[in-house]
Amino acid sequence: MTVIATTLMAKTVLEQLGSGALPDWHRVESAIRVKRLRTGDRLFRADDQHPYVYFVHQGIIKLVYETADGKEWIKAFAEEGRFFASLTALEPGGRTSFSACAACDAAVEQLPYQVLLALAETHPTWQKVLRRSFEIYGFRKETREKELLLLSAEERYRRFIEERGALSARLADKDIASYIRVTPVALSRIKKRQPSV
Amino acid sequence: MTVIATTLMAKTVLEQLGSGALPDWHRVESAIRVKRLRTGDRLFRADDQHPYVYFVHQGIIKLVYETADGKEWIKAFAEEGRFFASLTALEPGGRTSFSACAACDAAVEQLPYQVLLALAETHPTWQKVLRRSFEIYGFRKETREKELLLLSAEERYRRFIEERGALSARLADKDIASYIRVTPVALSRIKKRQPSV
DNA sequence: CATGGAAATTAACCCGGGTTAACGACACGG
DNA sequence: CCGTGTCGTTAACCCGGGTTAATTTCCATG
Repeated sequence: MTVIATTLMAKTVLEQLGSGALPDWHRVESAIRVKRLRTGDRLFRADDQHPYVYFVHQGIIKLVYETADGKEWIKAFAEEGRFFASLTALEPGGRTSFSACAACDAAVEQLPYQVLLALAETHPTWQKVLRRSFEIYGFRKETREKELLLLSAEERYRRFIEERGALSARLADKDIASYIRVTPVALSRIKKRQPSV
Repeated sequence: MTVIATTLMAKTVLEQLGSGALPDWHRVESAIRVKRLRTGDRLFRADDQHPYVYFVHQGIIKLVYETADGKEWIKAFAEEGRFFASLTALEPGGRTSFSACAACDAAVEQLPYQVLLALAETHPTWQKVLRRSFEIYGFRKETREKELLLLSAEERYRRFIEERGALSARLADKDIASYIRVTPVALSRIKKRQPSV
């Protein structure tokens, strides 16, 4: 069945992080809920209390900051096989700082963070899985910070196309613009500058 | 002695992260080396192989990205009581992506990451300490990303002064400018705009 | 096939911050 | 006491990207 396939997929990814079999996996499995999303559907909104971790089974999820004056800037894209969550929402009593929205039809698995925390308290293997997850997350955010600090808008665009070609081909230009942190108008100008690609 | 005091300080911080006593602490203690720095001294440079974790005992360390054309943009400041490291350099075979430089006379404790990894493999408590550390690191980077994506240069400056007043009072304006990601000239203009503060 | 709506493009204008350069304020060493 | 260097400020000019708005392309739906 579909459900079994999806949880197995998440399991495989997690086992790599912990470098071995995961004790009490059934606890995770029974806590997972699969959510199907249509393009534009929201998984959660900024400022929700929402201590869940997600795994993308299919599609692309946009993680979006929304400003007071109605603008949206995309923090990250989560594709198939990737986990995501709002770190601030995982802290006790914390709230999300961004929204999650389907960039195309998608299916995700939702898991209460509490389940992972409980497993981590009793199993070193699970503690290690969490440690590695956060390590990788920090690694990604560090890269993003570096790009925002050092690169011009045009360089950010070129690099995004270069390094995430498969992803960018599936996205609307306006979403790429929002991730690059320029307006769609500016992106259109940037693209025109170098017609040789 | 000074050395004992410093390692005790790091111990206290780590025990909070692990929420309890740390087994085999003596292994950490015997691996720690204290480094004293004069203003402008570098702890490591971008692209070094340097799998160490640092704890700031005294002073302020600037973490700096250096561009090909000789410009410097400050990624973060590490003050007293804070840990820092280059995540990319902690991965096996990895290298640092930025430099660390003393913003004023400083003293830091240096610990090979290998020691922490080994402790984490044998003690769940240490695994948890690492997990919490990376969690907090991710949390910080998320905040920084949000500021860079959503705020104007002026807003970034105001917020920095507001939220890190004690730190900013100890820094040269040019370093604040570099962190805010504007030139010193631009910062001077920004400061002039609102003379009421 | 016609039509409404979103996305992408293009043009015109504006503005914040980069760049360069000149200048004053200090600190430091000789 | 006078150089020398660094830092902060100010001015003048430039440019990339924001803003607004008009136009086109492309679907999706009736």
